[in-house]
Formats: sequence, C-alpha cells, structure tokens
Amino acid sequence: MILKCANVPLYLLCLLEGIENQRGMLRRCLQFEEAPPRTTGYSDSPLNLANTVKSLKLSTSGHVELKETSERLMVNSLQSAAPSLHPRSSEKFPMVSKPLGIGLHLNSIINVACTATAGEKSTDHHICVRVMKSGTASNNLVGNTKSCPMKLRAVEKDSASDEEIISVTKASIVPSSVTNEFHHTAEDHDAAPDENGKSNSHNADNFEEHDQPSPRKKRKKTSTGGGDGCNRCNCKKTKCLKLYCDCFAAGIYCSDPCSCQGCFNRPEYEKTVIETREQIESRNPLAFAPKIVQRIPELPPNHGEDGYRSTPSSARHKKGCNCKKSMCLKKYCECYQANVGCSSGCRCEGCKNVYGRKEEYAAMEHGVTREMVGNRKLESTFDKELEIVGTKRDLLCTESINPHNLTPLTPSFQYSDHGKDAPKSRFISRRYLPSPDSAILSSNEKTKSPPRDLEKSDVLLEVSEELPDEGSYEWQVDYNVGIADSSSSRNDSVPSVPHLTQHPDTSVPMASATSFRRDYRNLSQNQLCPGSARLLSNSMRRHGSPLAPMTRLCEATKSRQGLDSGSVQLVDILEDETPVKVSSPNKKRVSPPHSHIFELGSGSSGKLKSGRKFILKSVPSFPPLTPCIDSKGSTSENTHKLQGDSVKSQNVTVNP
DNA sequence: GAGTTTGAAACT
DNA sequence: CAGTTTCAAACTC
Repeated sequence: MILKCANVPLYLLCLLEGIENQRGMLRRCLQFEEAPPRTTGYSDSPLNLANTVKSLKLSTSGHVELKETSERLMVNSLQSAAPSLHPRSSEKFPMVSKPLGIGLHLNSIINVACTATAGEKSTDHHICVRVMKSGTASNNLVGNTKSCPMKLRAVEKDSASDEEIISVTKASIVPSSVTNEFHHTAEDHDAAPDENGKSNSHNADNFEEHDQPSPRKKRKKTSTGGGDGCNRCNCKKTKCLKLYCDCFAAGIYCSDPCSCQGCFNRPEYEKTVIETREQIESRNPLAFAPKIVQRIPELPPNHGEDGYRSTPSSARHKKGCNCKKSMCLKKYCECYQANVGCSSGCRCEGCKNVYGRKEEYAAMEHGVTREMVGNRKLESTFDKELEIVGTKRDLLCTESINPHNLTPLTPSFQYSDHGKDAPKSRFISRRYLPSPDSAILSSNEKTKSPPRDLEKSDVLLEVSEELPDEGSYEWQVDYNVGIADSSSSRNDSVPSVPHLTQHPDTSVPMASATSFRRDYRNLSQNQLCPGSARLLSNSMRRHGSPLAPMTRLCEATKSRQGLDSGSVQLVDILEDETPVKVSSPNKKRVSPPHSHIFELGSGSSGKLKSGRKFILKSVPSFPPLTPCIDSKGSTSENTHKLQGDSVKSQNVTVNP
C-alpha cells in the first residue's frame, strides 16, 4: 500500500468527535470503545488471519501498515485473493470497478485508522474490514447515512484501492488468499444462511449463544448517543443480514455493542454476509450506496454567498424520504436524520424539515436551473476549455494510468490550473462530478454558516454528505477529488488520499478500465473542484474500487488543487443524477431520477455538456460477482445466479 | 423497560 | 409498479 496518511490521526480524531454528534447519518460509528475480547473463535478459523492483523497503522511515511495489536482487522477480499480474477480488472468491464457502493465493511479500515490514531490508546478494538469482492465495500460505508464518519473515511482508503488494501492484508496479514480462506471459514462455521438468512439458523443459534449480547452489550442503541456515538443494531429477526440492520447496511460487522440476536453479520460468516450483500445488490445495485448526496445548491459560484447556501446543507438524501406523519422533523425521516434538507425527490407530506423543506428545495432548484440556463453560454465556453484541458489531462491520465508511463504530476501542473481553471472547474465539476467529495467541499462553506444543529458537525455534515456515492464512475472521479484535496487546508487531518497516490502499480486493476477512467479523470481533474481535504476522504471512501485510486488521486490532486483554490463547491452531479433505485447502474446514469444535474446546467440531457460521455460508459453496472466467491466451492445457486445477474447488467451497460 | 409509532426495506 | 407486510429504530410513557 502506498497510502500516505500522515494526517490521518488528526483526521480520525476529528471524525470521532464529530461522530458523536451525528447520529443520524453517522450513527453507525465504529466502535472504538473497548470491546471485550471475543470469545468467538475468530482465532479458530482462517479468519483468524485477520486476527493476526490487529491494527492498521498509518505511518507518516505514507505506508499503511497492519500492525499487530489487539485489534482485529478482518479483511476479506475475494479480490485480494485473485486480483487477476477481479471483475474490475477485466477489460470488458473496466468501469465496473466497484461501481456500486457495494459495501465493504469499511469498518475495519475506519477502525483501523481510528485505532492507529486513538487506537494507540486502547488496544482492544475489533476491526472488521470486509473487502467485498468487487470492491463493493467502500461505498457502503460511505453510502450509508448511518454509518459513522470514521467508517466512511476509513472506507475511502480502502475503497481507494481495494487491491491495495488487500495487498496489505495479504502481506501483513494473510499470506495467501485471504478471500478464500475467509470464505472457507464462513462455510466451515456455518451453512451460510440462505438468501433469507434462514438456512443457517442453527448456526445462528449457535452463534447467538456465544454471540449473544452480553449484558453489557445490551444497552440500547438509542441510549448511545453520547459515549462513543456509535450505536449498534438491535436486530432480532433479520440476523443482521438485511438493510434493516444498520451495521449491515453500513458495511460493517456487528460487534459487541450490538444487541442483535442470531447475528450473521460477523466475520465468521463472511461468506454469508457477502452473498447476502450480493443478493441485495443484485436487486438494487445502489442498496449500499450512500444515501446522502451533495446537491445543486452550490451550483453557481456566485451563489456561494447568498441564498442557496443558506440551506444548512446542500446535501440531500438521494432517494428522498417518504414521511407522512413525522413532518420530517424526527429521526424517522432519513433526511432529517442525516441532517439534510428534503428535496424534490422526497415524497414526504407536510414537510417541515428544519434543514430544508422540500418545497424550498424545489424552488431553489428551479431558480438554479434558470440561472444555469442564463449562464449556459458561459458554460459552453467552459466546456470547450474543459475539453481542451481534458485533453491534456488525458495525456496525463493515460500516463498515470499506465504504470509504466506514469508521470507524476508536477506541482506546477497542479497549480497551473488553479487560478484559471478554478472557477470553471467548479462550475463544470458540478455537472459532472457528483462525488460526495463535493459534498464535503460544500461543507466547508457550510462552516461559515453552519446550520443550527449542525454546527458541531462540520465534520459530521461532511461525513454525511460524503456518504453519498453511487455511480461507479463516481467513485473514480471521487478519487481524484479526494486526492486533490489532501492539500486542502481544511482537513489536513484527513488522511488525504493524495498520499495514496503515486502508485501507479496500484492502478493495475484499473488498467483495463484505462480509457474509461481516463475520461473520468479528465472530468475529475478538470471539473472537480475539490476544495478541501475532505474530498479526499470522501473520494477515498467511495472509491472502494480497486482502481488505482492513487494514480488518479495524484492527478486529481494536482488538477484539483488548482481548481479547488477558489471554490469550495463541487456538486455531485452524477450522484444527484443517480437514481436511488436503479435496476442497473447504467440505467441510472442514463436517466437520472431527478435529473438535477442536467437540469441545472448543462442541459445536455444525456451527456454532459463538457462532452464527455462518461456517464454511460462508467456505468457498467454491477461488478460482476467475482468468481472468487464461488471459487470457494461453496458456491451456491444464489451465487451463480447473482453472478449471472451481474454479468447481464454489465453487458447491458455501456451506452455508446 | 415496555409499548407505540414511524417509515424504510422487503415481499407479493 | 403498487400495495402490503415486516422490521427495527425512534419515540413515548
């Protein structure tokens, strides 16, 4: 791994602080509290490998080390085992790299990070990181509003390069294929619960026995608020294998603090978890994608000072809420819980969301759109420029992508864009880049006038916002963004991805996707306006994709920095566009639910004005289920089915 | 702590 | 795709 995370510790700390406050989105914080050592035999199984890895240490040198401490890092990655097999690596589906927020359990990473930071204090953390086969992971954490910021952050790293992480894992933790072993373990332990998670009931029962929440676990989630701010689930019937389970939804394993019963969301049941996850994703690729997305409001640079920003947060719930009785004033409302306003996508009734009412949003959106139209002319100019820039960038990108050719961006280059492009990029970025990062950026601005409740949480908000990521390509873009930000002043603490950078090698998996990525890069580089370090984090998280985040990051960072300089606002266009529920990711891109983005500025419906048609390409819907999973031999019908589905989706994908 | 309410997720 | 059921969190008492 080549992650440089000199700042990580601070970052993590910040996150931790923020976490407490933000329950809604972040509620799912990793547990940093000391967990009693598990009796459950992690050690017994292959999983134990993970056990060996106790902590992840982020060294200033930029290397991530797994250090053996008391913590457990569970890294399960099908991919890791056989990178070559990794779907994403396949040329056919270059973009596939983790398009969806397929969640990994980022916990681990996050935890790790935490551990590294604060962790040094306490040793007994459980860190469970799941690296989903397809790079699912990163999204999840990110995506889930409930997941804690820390997680997310951590995730990013992982996501940034699943491969990397994995490799790390392997190196330090598991010499051989981690994935297989893990799966193996899972099987050994139990018959994986069937789709419904019922099959393993007996196992579950067993599991319950030892996993049953200890008395101290028993605390209610709700009560948590204070302490570490990490509430855990209390599932009784779903075995923590459905989205009802916040832990599962967040891509993290349940842990001691959870009061769940018959929980299968444990490292021991890795396989089951993965399979279940895949099933869910097969139904809804975005199931684990971040729910909160940065939105329009920031659009026009000029608006920064006035009105639009007034909204507590430009972030919005991607899917929107459906509140009938709570008037979006209670945590029943996902929007409210995430500290974001309701949007046009919400179907709520009597919305009184203090963070922004649906009507307000609609009005604002409308206004923005108009304004955008007015500026369209200007945009076109930008677009042209963009393309030009993009060309340059492409070159760079290409190089970067290609390990051999990789050329580190020069600082000069980075900055070059700065002054000039910044405005543009900003503008453009919105349209094209949906990254959660943008959300982060916005958060910065938010800082200026934090929403009432939110005050505390710049970080929190950021986190929540960051969460959103969905589109496959988004991830990639995000990477870039994230990178750029590293330099950003705001969160130096954030483990800036940028550090991650430079490893062309890491990009290996990406290679296939090169062209595709390239496009993104262009976008990202040109368009992204990462202003803050946060972006990095975001990008990191999101991009769980195996793609070599680093490379991009570097590039992005470079370009980004320049761009960022002025503007804080990046809007996740893509994200916004991304429909919450999409049968196939591709579809999503093509026809965004709300089409905010397009509406907003570009007006180019299907394609971005900039002319980059990334969207379509990117979307190679699901990451094909990795054979790896099956490879275990445990392959279940489901698995096959899933794989088949994934394949289909992929095929369907790309639009010319 | 038990019971109720709520809305998302899952199911049909 | 819409309607219904299930679920677990949020909330109330």
